[in-house]
Amino acid sequence: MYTYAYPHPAVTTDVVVFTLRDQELKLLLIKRGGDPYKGKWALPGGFVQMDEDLDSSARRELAEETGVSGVYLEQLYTFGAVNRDPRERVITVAYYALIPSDKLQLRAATDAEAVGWFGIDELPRLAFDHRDIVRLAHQRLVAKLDYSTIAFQFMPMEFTLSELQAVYQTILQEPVDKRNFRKWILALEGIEETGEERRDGAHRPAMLYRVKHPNKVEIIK
Amino acid sequence: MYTYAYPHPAVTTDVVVFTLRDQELKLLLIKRGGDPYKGKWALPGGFVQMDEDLDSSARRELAEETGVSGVYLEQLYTFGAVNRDPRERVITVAYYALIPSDKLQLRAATDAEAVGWFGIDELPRLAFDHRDIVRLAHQRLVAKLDYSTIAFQFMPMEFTLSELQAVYQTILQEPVDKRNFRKWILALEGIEETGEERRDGAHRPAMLYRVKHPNKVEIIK
DNA sequence: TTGACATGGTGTAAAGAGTACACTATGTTG
DNA sequence: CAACATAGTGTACTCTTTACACCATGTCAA
Repeated sequence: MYTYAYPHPAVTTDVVVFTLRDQELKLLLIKRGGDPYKGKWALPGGFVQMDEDLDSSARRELAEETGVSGVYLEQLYTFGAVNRDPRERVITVAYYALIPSDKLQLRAATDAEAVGWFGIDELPRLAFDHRDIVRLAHQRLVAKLDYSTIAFQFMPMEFTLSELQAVYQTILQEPVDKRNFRKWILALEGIEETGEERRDGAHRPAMLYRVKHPNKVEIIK
Repeated sequence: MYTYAYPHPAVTTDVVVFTLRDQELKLLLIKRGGDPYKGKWALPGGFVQMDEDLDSSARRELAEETGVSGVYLEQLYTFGAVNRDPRERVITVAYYALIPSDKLQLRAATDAEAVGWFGIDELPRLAFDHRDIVRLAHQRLVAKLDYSTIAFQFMPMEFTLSELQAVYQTILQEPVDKRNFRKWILALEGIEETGEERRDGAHRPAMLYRVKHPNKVEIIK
């Protein structure tokens, strides 16, 4: 038992995990095994341990649910409405993470929990205020496409310009002009040719590119 | 006494309170009366009550220290390094607030606390990780000048274009071209002429303007 | 072997946004 | 009424963004 002279809220981290699959922006949800909201889908997350800081907590949750580490993770916003959790006062520090499609490999669902990927436009009803968290994360992601190199975080080691363009189109949900896109993206100088090309299907092979600094997200302009 | 099955961190809100005075960007600091960091300057802030949400907590702290309410307040970032407070685990949700110079009127310092305004470039050593919080808030403010109408939050009911320009120059710490500034700021359509003019000193009087929607900060472009 | 197919790759012109820059207007005060 | 101080105004140039269409090059099937 832990006792305090004043009441303390519980603090959790929740993570909005984005990935791209089948030309769709998807996010990871977990079906809750216990009350409250038993059986409802929710964001992965959990209580912050006393010996870990907030980023570490989010990273740990992420690793536990997806098995991935070393991916892009950014603090989003802190949600603290008084009654957002019916059990006790819970304040959650929300994060969002981007996972390149090739790193994707869900853990075998451990306890009786179900885990699933859902298209951003096909979300089920979510527990708590998680719908708000998702909305904000999505907004932030879309905004950051424009003024940062965050989209590179979705790319595998090697990729073609068409694939990169498809990433932008999928997230923005609108077509992008091919020539202007290439001019723009190359001018950023964030990617470089590998020298290799990829041949697949009955058509001209595509040059392969790689991200110059895969661990940095730069602010543009 | 309050007891829990698992340890809970304490949660506070801290507020970086900005204002403009004497052509300088200033912020409000409080001299700590007790340990830890007794006698050191720190951001106003305090523990989140169990019956108030995070914004309310920040707003309450702000009102208690400055007597102002109804000003612009935005969540900045949540700081949760394990040892940022030597007493116990304390996670702080940082906010920043902008106060128009005319609303400024410090409360009479209540308890033996000293309260003061400091130029952003003349800050004393701060308690905890408050220096980091201030740095981030300042960054955010400067960034938002460019892509939002946040600067209007510093303006009194009526003001001249020269005064508004001075606000930008003070925060950016660089001169702004008068003609381009006027063209730009008017094109935003966020302000309108009052029809009055202000005469002061031995020179041509200036048109007065007001903010059209004083309670909205719009994202530009 | 060759033609159909599918995707890759490329440039230019026009519009719009941003920047640099200097003089006249109009009030007050001595 | 002249000196002064700040208010107010426009244009030309550069840079950025946008719109837009055709040739290149590989595979595969007839």
